[in-house]
Amino acid sequence: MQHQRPKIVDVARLAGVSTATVSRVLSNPEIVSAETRRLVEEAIRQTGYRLNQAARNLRIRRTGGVVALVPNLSNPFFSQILAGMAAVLAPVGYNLLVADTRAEGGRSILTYAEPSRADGLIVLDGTLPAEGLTGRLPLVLACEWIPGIAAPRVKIDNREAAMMAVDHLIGLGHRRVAHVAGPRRNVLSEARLAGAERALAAHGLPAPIVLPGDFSLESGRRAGAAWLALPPAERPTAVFLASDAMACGFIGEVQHHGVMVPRDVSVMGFDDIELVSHMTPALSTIRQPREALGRKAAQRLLDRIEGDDRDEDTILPVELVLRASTAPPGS
Amino acid sequence: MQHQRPKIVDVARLAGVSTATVSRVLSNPEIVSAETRRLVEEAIRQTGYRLNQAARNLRIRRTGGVVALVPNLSNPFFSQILAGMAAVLAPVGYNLLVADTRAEGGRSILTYAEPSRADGLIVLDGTLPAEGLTGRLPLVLACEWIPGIAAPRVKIDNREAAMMAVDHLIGLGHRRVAHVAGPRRNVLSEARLAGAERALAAHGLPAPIVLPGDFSLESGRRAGAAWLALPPAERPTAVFLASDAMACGFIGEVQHHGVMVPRDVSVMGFDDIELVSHMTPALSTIRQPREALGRKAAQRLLDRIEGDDRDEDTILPVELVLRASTAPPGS
DNA sequence: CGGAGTTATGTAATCGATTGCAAGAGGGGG
DNA sequence: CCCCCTCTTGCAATCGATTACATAACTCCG
Repeated sequence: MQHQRPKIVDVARLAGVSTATVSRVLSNPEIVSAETRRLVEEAIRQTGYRLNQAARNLRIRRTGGVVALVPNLSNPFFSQILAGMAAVLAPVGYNLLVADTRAEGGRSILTYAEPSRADGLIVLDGTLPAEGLTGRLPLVLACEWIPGIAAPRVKIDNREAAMMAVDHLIGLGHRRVAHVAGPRRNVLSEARLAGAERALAAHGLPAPIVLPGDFSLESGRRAGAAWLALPPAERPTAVFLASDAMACGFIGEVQHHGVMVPRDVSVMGFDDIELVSHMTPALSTIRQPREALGRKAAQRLLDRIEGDDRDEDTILPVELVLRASTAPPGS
Repeated sequence: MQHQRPKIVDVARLAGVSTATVSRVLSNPEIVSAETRRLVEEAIRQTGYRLNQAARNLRIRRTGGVVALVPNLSNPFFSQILAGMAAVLAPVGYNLLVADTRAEGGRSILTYAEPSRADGLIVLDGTLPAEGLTGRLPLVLACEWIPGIAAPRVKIDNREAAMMAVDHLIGLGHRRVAHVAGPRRNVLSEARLAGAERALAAHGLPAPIVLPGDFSLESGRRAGAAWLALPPAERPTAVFLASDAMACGFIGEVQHHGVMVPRDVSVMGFDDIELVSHMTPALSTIRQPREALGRKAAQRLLDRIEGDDRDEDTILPVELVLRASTAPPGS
């Protein structure tokens, strides 16, 4: 009665060879003679043998896993990035472990940054503390980044992208534009705000009215309420929001109060999440190459794991996507 | 020059105790005398020792990981369920590994179902083949399920929920209602369609016009196009869609063609994803308790891992959420 | 026919923890 | 003073694979 999981010695015994040979068939088949290989493979089939990963990991000192730390799993923006990562990691034998840095039931995020838990780490949350992250595991920062940490970054040029967005609004004739920012002390928020300010300044226009936000739908709705609260004459005729989610919230809120987009206010988002092309009006926005960001980040991590320790950044291009939510003021 | 990672024997040596004692301090502190414990803890601090998970896993035969198999990571519907799972798993020391069953770069999904890779498996994709899944790992099915597989299911009553939705439309006075279904051969699609049919039949109304869909935004848009293609007199005055994503696509498409919701057509979704309460009009829908679904599934899995092998289902209650997208016909 | 070179396989150490068993120390009761 | 019991701690086997090194068999060539 052999109720246990068969192990490598069971296979070896059945095939009449040593465990070393079975192991070779498993991980380096070509160095085993064809006949022996056949024998071993047959024995594997008969016993229903399955490799024990924990044992292998212990021996070869790798875990086969890569951890991605995202600030918010429920944000669809990240899912596609993760899909891009998985697409390059899976074929070379890595599992992608996803952890939400916000929603952690007590255990420190840093337990994920253990060399014995994972072979590499991709961080998508710029607000994590630098200490503890650095010097442990091959590391890549994607989208957001942590100031002062030395690791390859894969990102877009956020300032430039924000300038493109605001330039577009200015080009349509808008003179008073508001910016709904992302969370405070977030590198993305700061870069996008800086870009918006710079574009306006470059055209000799006043600095934007800045409304607070945190990338979430609900904060976009609040920004909409804030906009509505302004005396109509003072309302900016265009609003550039640091995320599409906020743009959705904003549009929803002002539309509920009878405001027409883009007639009464032009709205520009950021990210180009799938949904916004289906809204009414379809949202003008900045497209981030999410899948590509994920792929590239994963590739850089694989490089790092292989020992490549250059720290250079990768900047991916964005695209201005013009749809129906922006138009000349009062049109 | 000790450049290696310290291991348990290094700590033991420094503290002047055996490795057994160090191990006890790590996993069972109370059986070690206070003085020795202090010594060992000090040595751990000095050496910067960190436990090697692979070694522990090998020895105690657990991996500390739980795998969730989702059909589509980019669907925000799932993220919140995953967050619920992580919230119960993390505190008891389990990592949540997320894998997308569609976007897999070659490697079989079943490699995840290895006892040596994970301690348990939560499947959210009802289209996976039953063979291979069963009999390997403690298993729980959530939301969707695989017919003929014996495992606890955590889900809602989809047929009942669909009936609630359609009853509501009928109550508003609609007589011709369409249903945009989910993917073929999907248990959810079938249950929701059955519910819609049943509700109509119960009121002596004709069976719904069924438009094909696959839960995606884009398929909702196509359904919108199909609805528009009907002669106005034959158009159903209400549409019940099997997912909110499709409802967004549907509304976007018909609005682009000048159709007013709910004046010209009432729209009812399913899921209550965060976004739909912010749309214009805000969507009436069926709320699934996503977070709770995730928590419950994780709890059932923990039970299973502990050896509880009851297979009973857990049915969580849904909620009819009435917003602005449904109204009496022609209002 | 002997020795070098090549190929296939086996032996045994190793990865870094956990834990059953045994033994030593100290306390209490008879 | 001896025996038994409890509390700590150490010894050494163990988890299940990988792989450096040794060895055996075979080929090839002068």
